[in-house]
Amino acid sequence: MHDIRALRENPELYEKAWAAKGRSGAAAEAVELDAKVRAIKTASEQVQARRNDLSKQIGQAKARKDEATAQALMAEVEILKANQAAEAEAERDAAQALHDLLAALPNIPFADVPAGADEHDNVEVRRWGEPFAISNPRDHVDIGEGLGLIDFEAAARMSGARFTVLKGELARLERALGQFMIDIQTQEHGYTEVSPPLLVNDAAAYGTDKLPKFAEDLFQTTDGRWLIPTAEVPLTSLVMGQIVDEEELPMRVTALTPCFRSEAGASGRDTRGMIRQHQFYKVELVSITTPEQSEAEHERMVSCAEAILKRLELPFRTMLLCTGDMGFGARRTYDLEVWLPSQGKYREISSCSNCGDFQARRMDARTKKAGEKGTRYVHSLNGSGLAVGRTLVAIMENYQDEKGRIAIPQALHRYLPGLTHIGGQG
RNA sequence: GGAGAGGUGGCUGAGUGGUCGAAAGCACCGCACUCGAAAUGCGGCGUACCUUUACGGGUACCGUGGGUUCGAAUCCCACCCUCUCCGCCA
Repeated sequence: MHDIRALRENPELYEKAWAAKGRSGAAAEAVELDAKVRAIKTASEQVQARRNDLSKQIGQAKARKDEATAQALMAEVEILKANQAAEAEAERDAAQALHDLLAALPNIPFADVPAGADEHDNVEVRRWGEPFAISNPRDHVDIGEGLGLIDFEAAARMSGARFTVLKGELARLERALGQFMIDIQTQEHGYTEVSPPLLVNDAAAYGTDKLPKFAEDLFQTTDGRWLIPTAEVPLTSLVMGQIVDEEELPMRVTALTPCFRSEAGASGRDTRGMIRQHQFYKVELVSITTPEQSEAEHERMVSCAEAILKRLELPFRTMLLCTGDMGFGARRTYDLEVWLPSQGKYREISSCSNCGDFQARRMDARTKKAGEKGTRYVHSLNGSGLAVGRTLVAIMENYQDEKGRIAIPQALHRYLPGLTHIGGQG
């Protein structure tokens, strides 16, 4: 949610950001609605003050058995009430309109985020590793099906498109990857492991800016809950409605969970293989910080995600997203892109965003210094550390050999004792 | 799913229609006392929003949302959550 005061004081800043996202005029609209809401509110509060005063007088009159005065006062209240109903409705409508407008408007990128329309304008920050020399690389579908360890047809029969069945050592590799990632994040990077609900209510989805705008991207249960599209939702919601002691910040939490996405707007994209699925595992990193800490924490978080790819010795590059490619809630986003030999290009495997106080305002998550008055909204950050399914794809493709086998990266050996290759040893 | 109990300020906890934003205690802050501290005494001490140059004034909030009433923490309805017992269940 946006700070309406900041918007009021600096509408040009908001107008610029929203115009770039095709919402030209939204800032002026919000300012106008806000003025209207406050005008009605001020007027109606004055009427209510008068009414409260009259009611008090009625009580006093009744106490001294002065029925005549009480009746006269009650008649006066009746007149006020008649006008109040319409006023109240006008105020509700205006406030609702303002809220609905603001709830559907994206966060404002930091001033130094590169302007741009789409992914072509993203800026490469750094690159790690050299793409392996693989002649005629096969993609993970061919490799997996060739080994008999991946079965998209069975998945389609029982669930439909965009689902995968993994078997045997490939299923085991996926599981090992999740363990490996979360162990690194907890044991080496100081994140606290959380096992959160995978179904959440409207408030949690709204607070993490998945609602109201992106409901169609989510799966909903018959009782009205939502399947989490990422553990960002439950992890960030840990502080929903809370006032956290400033000493406890930064708060770093992580979870390995399945993620569920309807991929409503992605028909036709990445239809082959397990790049884009309705369900996938991901290790998510979430940090809750003070306003002062968030930028440094963001850099740290990106390095925590990068560490996984380095350990797995997978070539990647780190991209600073331009304004046009950033998500709804972010002020700054870095994507990690891993090299996929079959596609001959880098593909997103992690996205790390600093949301500033955007989500905190939506979920009323604040922080307070011990012994001091007053609260401030926290900052929230989230990042993948990493997407397990896509990492599996990256390993399959980057570690394939000419015999159709997949070598196991050194870092995973302790998670897969005795297994050096999938598809035949040595 | 059934039966019952309950949700009040940072915490404990009183409050069943009017002067209650809410007693009291604890915690916290200030002052006094003290060489200092403890103890004691006095005072202060919720949040959000509107309004005002300022001082201040006002509105809302006692789980959430409705309703009754001139007036609701208090009465009514629905929902949510917690606890106890029963049932079911991995």
